[in-house]
Amino acid sequence: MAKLLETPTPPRPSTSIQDYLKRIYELTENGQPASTNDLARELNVKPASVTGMIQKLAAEKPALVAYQKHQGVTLTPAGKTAALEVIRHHRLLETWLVQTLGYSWDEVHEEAERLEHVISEDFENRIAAALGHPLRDPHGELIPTADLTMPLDESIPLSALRKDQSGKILCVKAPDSGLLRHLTQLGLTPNTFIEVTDYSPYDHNLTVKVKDKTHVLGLNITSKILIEGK
Amino acid sequence: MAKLLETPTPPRPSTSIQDYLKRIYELTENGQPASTNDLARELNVKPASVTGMIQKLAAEKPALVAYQKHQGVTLTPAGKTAALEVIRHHRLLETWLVQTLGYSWDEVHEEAERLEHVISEDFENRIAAALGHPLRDPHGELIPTADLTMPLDESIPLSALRKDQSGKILCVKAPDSGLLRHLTQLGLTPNTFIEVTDYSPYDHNLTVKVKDKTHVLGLNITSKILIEGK
DNA sequence: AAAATAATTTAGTCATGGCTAAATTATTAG
DNA sequence: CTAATAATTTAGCCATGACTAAATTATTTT
Repeated sequence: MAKLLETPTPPRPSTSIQDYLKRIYELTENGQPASTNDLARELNVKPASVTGMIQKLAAEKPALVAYQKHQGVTLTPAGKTAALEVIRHHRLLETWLVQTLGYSWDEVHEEAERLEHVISEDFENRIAAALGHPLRDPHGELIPTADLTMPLDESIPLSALRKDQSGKILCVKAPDSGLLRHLTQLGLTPNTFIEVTDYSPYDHNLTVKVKDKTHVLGLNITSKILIEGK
Repeated sequence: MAKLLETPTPPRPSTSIQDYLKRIYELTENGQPASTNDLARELNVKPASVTGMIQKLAAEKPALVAYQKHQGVTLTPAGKTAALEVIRHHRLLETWLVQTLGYSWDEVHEEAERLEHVISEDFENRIAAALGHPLRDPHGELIPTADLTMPLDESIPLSALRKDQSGKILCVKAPDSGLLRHLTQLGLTPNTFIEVTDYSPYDHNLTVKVKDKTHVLGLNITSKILIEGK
C-alpha cells in the first residue's frame, strides 16, 4: 500500500552533472562566469565535452546554468541549489571521515569525492546530526546549511594582517595535497592560533609565530589562509 | 615524481558489472547456474539486457563468468573474487552504518547498496579495523575475509531443531524488509537465544520461546533463521 | 587593421548499458 | 510426438557522456 503512495522522486542529477555544477560553483565564486577551458581543466575533460554538457544543462527545465556562446557559464538558482547539495555532502563527508575513521584532513578529499554522489538525504542528516551540525569542514571550508544556502563567511585572509596582529586559523585553501601536507608540517592547520611578528611592505611577506615556531610566508600562502574576522 | 611511479591501477569493474557479479554469486550459491530470467528479475532489468551483459562478462580477459547459451551462467574464479569484493564492501558497510550511525539493521540495505561500489580499499580496511574485523554483518550474514574468500558457514537452519533443543540466532535471511521488521518485532534478531518448546511433525511448525515470548513458526520462517551449529 | 594565436564550438564517432520486437530454442502438455 | 508455451537470444535502437578533427569566433601582436 505504501507502494501506491510512493513519491515519484525526481531523478537525481547524474554524477557527471553533479561534478559540473560543483566545479562551476567553485569557479564562479569570484563573481566571474566560468570559462570552457577552465572547466575542462578542473574536470579532466576536453573543452569540447564541456561545451556539450553546458548546452545540455542550459536546456534542462528548469535551466541549471545560464550560458551564452563564448561568454562563459554561471549557475541559475536551481543550479546553485544542486551544487550546494553536492558541496554539503562533500564537506560533511570529509568532516565525518576525519572524525570517525582517523583520516587526516589532507587525504580525505578523494574518498569524499566519490561518496558525495551516492549518499541519501537520510545519510546526510545522520552524519550532520552526529557531528553536531558543524559550520566548517576539516579544511575550514564553510559547509552549506541544510536549507542549501552558503553561510556568510566572516573570515579574512592572513595576508590582511599586519605586525602584532593575530587570530585563529579558520581555513586553509591549498590547491594540492603536497602543499597541504607542507602547511600541516608547519603547524598551519585550522583552529591554530597565529601571530604576525613582522610585515614586509615590499613583498608582503609575513613573519608569523605558530606553536612557538617562526616562519616567513609569502603572499602565495598568506592569501590562502583564512583567519577569524575581527 | 610520484606521478611517474603511479601504478596503472586496472580499471575497476563498472557499477553495473559489480551488480551482475554480486547477483550471480547469490543465485549460484545453491550450486546451480543462474538463469537469465532470474538475474533479470533480481537486477530489475529485462532478460535481453542480461544476455548482452553476460556475453560481455564471458568475453573479458580473464573471463568473469562461464556461459553457454541457454545453460545459465556461473562465476569463474576471477568473477567470484570480484563478487566477494563487492559483498565484503556491502556487509562491512552495513555493519558500520548500524554501529556508528544508528541505522537499524532492516533499513541499512539500500544505503550500502549504493556505497559498496565507490569505497576505496583504504576505506574498506579502515572500517574493517574499526569494527574489529567482524565475522558477520547485522543480518548475521558472513562477511568475506580480506583475502576475498567466504568463511565456512557453521550455522544450521532453525528448522533443523526439535523439541527442547536451543541455540543462538546467527542470521536472519529475510527476502524483504517487511518480513524483516516483523521478525524484529518478535525478537528474532541475530545474537538472541531461542528455545524450541514444541515440534509438529505434520507441518514442521516449531513452537519457540524467545525473550520470554512464545511463537509458532512455519517452515517458511524457520528455514530462513540460522542457528549456531552444535 | 591585419595576421597570428588562443578559445570555443560544431560535427561526427565511440563505448556503455539499457530498451523493444522478433526470432529461436527448450520445455511442457496433450 | 507434436503443439503450445516459456525462456532465451538476436538485431536494432536510444541516451549518456566522453572523444577527435575541423570550423569558427575572440583576443593579441605587430
